[in-house]
Amino acid sequence: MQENTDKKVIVRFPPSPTGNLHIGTARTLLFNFLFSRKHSGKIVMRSEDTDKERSKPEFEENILDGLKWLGLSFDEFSRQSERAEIHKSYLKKMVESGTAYVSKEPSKNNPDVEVEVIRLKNPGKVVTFNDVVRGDITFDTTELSDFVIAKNFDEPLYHLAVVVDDFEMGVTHVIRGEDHISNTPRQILIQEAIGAPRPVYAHIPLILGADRSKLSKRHGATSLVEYRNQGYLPEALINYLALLGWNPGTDKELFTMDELMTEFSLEKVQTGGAIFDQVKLDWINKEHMKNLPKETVIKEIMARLNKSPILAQNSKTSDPDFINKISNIITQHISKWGDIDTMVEAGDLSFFFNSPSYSKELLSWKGAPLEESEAHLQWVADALEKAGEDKYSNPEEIKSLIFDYATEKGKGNVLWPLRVALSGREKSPDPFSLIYVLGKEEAIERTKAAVWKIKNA
RNA sequence: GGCCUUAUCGUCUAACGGUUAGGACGAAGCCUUCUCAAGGCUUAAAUCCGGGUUCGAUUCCCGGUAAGGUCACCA
Repeated sequence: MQENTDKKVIVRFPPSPTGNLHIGTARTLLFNFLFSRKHSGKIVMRSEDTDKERSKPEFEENILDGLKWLGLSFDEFSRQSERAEIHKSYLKKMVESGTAYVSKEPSKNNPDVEVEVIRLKNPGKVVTFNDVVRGDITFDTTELSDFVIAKNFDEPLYHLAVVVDDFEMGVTHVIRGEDHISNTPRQILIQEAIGAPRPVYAHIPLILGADRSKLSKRHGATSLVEYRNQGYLPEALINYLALLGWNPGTDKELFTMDELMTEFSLEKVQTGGAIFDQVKLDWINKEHMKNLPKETVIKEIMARLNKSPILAQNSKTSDPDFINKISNIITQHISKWGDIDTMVEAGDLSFFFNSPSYSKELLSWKGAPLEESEAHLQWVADALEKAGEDKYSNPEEIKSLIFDYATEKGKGNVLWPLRVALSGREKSPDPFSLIYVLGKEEAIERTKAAVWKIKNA
């Protein structure tokens, strides 16, 4: 169970550019990142694009973008496809030394065609390797038989390319998903064939969907970009992903990247798979949002509001002072930026930007006669008229203007119709906050409009 | 099916072989409150089953069971 700290730690980021950055891949890379940074090691990023059919430059770009967004930096970059000459030289050496051989056989894809593939000469032995998170794991490799390691000298397959590259790059720790456990004995066989040392292995548990199977598209969002588009914070995603399969051994759950880098250790990595729980992610995201500087919050809210076809025309959405006034109200109601879209679509923010429309019956508190509401609203309108501009500098001041009256007449009797007059909705922020946000003029106008509505409509 | 791995509240998890089995999310209830949210408090909720070893097993061993992974000329 050594972590091998006597020589420089080198880990790798080996994503395959055959799809957008998967949330599970991101978590594996995060563990590599944390382990490496903790031990002042090096990270080699290697785009594993040996599958010419499925690898696409746009996927590689997506992966790189995602890593950058998450803050998972690396020290070297390479593409496996550009190392074909190196793989070829190893294949040649193996064939020459007899640890591999060229085999003529019918093509798997097209049985009518005969092709040459390169197979490993399997010595057929029992292999035991130590896994940092699971202990010793033993396989009988005879059942693997002489498996194919390359289509030909110019087209190496995954296992060969990985082993050669890890060796050439001096990788000391292979930290990867549990789904690679059964690949490990093959790779050890190749290592032994080329005389490469065995790295330290750590197989981390898989991220599962709600049905406990490997997280896949049918479980919902699996690409990092989807979470990014939903408005999750990268630091929150990092925090949540770190906790999926790892824990610090304390009750602490909220972490910054710096804290994770110092506290992470492979010994605390879990053995069992963990279900991805978006509800908990939401909570962590909300917690991280609380730490955001005000300017960032304003900027994010403005961006979301301006993207909405419903509000984009409204000049208030680009007014930083106005957005500042409503930012606290909004952040209380959301756990990620994308929730703003939902609120806009549900009309939960419309009253900030446009005069409300509502039926006058809503102005009645618990069935009280509308005439009562009218009287209270008239009183408030007068009080608001009389108050100086300085009273509108914060909700508390406004509250002090109205609260005694409301207490005397019954808070619901006064505050409910007032709030409806201002928002037009059954549910909304409190009337004092609304008046503060709307400003003196608009607040009075809406209150009077409600009075007029009761009288005339 | 073969091989490999795993198993504590619904979920993420803690617990030198000795704890009233702890925390967090979520849920429920209460408080606050004109409504919603936020906030505060409280409650419910778990050691897969069966054998051993031991004075004593969540913990160690064995066997079941269940779940997952993997069995490519993909990675």
